[in-house]
Amino acid sequence: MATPNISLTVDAIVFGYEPKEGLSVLLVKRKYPPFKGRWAIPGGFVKEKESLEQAVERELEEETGVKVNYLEQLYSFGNPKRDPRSRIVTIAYYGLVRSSNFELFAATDAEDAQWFHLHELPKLAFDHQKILDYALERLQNKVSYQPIGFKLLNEKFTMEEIHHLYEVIYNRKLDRRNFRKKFLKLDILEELEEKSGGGRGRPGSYYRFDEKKYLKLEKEGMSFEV
Amino acid sequence: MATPNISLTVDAIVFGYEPKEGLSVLLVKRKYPPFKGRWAIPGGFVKEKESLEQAVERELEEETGVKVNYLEQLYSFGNPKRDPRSRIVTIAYYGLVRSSNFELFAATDAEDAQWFHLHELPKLAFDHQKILDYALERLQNKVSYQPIGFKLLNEKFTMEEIHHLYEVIYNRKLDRRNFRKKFLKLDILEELEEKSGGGRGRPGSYYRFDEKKYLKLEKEGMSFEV
DNA sequence: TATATTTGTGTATAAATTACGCAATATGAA
DNA sequence: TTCATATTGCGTAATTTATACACAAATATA
Repeated sequence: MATPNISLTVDAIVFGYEPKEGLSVLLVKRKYPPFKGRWAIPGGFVKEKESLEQAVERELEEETGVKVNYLEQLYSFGNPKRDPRSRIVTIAYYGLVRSSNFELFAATDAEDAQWFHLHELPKLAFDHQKILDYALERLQNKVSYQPIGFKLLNEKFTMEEIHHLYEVIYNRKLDRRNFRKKFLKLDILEELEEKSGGGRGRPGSYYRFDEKKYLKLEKEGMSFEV
Repeated sequence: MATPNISLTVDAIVFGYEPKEGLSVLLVKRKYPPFKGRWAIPGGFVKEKESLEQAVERELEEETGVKVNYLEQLYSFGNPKRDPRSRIVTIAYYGLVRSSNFELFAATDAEDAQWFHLHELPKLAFDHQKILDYALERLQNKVSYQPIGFKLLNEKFTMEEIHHLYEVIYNRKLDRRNFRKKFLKLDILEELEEKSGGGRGRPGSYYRFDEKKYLKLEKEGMSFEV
């Protein structure tokens, strides 16, 4: 037998976050059958000379204009019947984008690519709902032992923002005071002079994730746990 | 552009365990270039109509005669230069086999497929060492929050056996008495009448993993943690 | 029968988690 | 200005979990 006729694609679940909106997911509307008109997660065929990550970033750029701030391989889906046309195996990734990059869709019509609230999703094409479920589960696990939550926030953020982010990701309440203590004890945040003015009560400090310090502590065997 | 010429393979790191030997890995000797004569992890091309898991099990059967007791997708490796011939993306799995299935190589010459002690490995072909490192890391993490360790043991096992298994996987000492208490408190082991005779000191009970009970407790929100 | 060896049980101490009280600092309305 | 309200920041008691280790029970062997 010659090499079997199997095609390889990459797909990406891209998560975005806004304090008021919660978690959102980036979707594209399909222009051609199968599933024409349905919403799907962005992705496409891998080119022969590009890496898998390059393929994901290229497809995201082409289809949505979004640049991710974090990208991680999720799982490969290879059920022979997952695409009604032919055998297509997809390597799924998930990505995170900053609030500030949230709005831009330079490359396409707003019609074709859109953010959806995580809990108000349309019916998706192919096995994309399954991939999304898998991605959310991974995100929930991963933020608990790797400091990737920051990738969904701006460079500067308040305790309230990151606390709320974790509540939204876990989908449950976390005691504000204990969360704060636990997070600060990790000793990977740099407290800034600036305070969050404008709000109702007492202003809180802005913080920045100190990646260098984190990497140093990680090497020394410290473990991030939230 | 037509569909790019990318081939898809599956590869599998297969772990075995024996109390005296510790962890072992199943390797095959390559018959053709590149890397002719080198040891490699078993694997091969995915057929058009088979699932990825079927492909892994078929290749394992063909190349080594081994049937795994547990199989889990690990990661997909797609660096464009990982194979010197052409673009080959591989979806790597890892598998676990019972001690009792450990010895059989029905399908091939003993020359072609062999178990190697984890810490006495030959130099491997392609990026297979990287895949192996990844698999070991995954195994170490996974046994701590999913009851898959049993898949490396016989149906019946003593406390000493599973304790030693965890020490070998983690590569560090664990207090025997605390390990026992923690494990029994999970309430997923069935204690059998039979005792382990023949040894030196006081005989210990045999246990069996009660999968039904585990699945029930898991549904109720219990979490396995060792 | 004595000794060595291994299993099984218990317990004291330390560390981490959880629940929650309250002062400090701001806004906005009376 | 003063008071009510909102939010941050700090602390502490109670509970749970983890760790270290003592010792009795059961067996093989010298």
